[in-house]
Amino acid sequence: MNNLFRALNDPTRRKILEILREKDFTAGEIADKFEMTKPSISHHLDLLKQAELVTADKQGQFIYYSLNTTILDELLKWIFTLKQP
Amino acid sequence: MNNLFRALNDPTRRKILEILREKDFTAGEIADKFEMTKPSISHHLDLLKQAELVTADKQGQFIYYSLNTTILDELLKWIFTLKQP
DNA sequence: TAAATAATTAGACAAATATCTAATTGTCTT
DNA sequence: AAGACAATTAGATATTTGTCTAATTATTTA
Repeated sequence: MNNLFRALNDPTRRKILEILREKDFTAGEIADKFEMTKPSISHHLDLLKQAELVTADKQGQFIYYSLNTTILDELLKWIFTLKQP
Repeated sequence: MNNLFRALNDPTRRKILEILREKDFTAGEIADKFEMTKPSISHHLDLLKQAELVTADKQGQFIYYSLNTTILDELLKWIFTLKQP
């Protein structure tokens, strides 16, 4: 859970997740949507990968990133437990 | 949302929320459940308050903290939107 | 009113984090 | 094989964060 909360605790990373909701994108395409250098975005993608919120699929010289929402079920469970009286 | 994610991104604070699920506790009672100084716990409670995850109710020299789960609805909505295809 | 108790605020410090530039790795094309 | 392109890794730096001790504020009680 630590990696998950850490990954979500940044607006850029949350925006990346929202972008990937539409469809898969390469690291470069994602970086183009931000006013930030590619290495910085690469680092954010790494944290998202560590949290298993995204998966990376290398195709030639490109790396496609996809959203993995199943890992969020753990978070949902935690929240619901907290809300349960 | 920033304050919310920030508040959740710490195991001590998440533990405090779980403790408050059972019932309200004073700051001192909460601090007693951790191996950490009272000022540190006080700081964590402040961040939780900033995120509106807890409310504080002063009764004499004691301050009772209660869990506020309604603020989590915002988070649930965000997660569900992300999961929605 | 003075001492005791509950809690916070202030200030210091080490560790973690976000960002950048420069360098590296891997792949494709000519 | 060389150059171009995609992406990451390495290293530096400023900011944020978590924790502590010491000091302060507010309330109760003897």
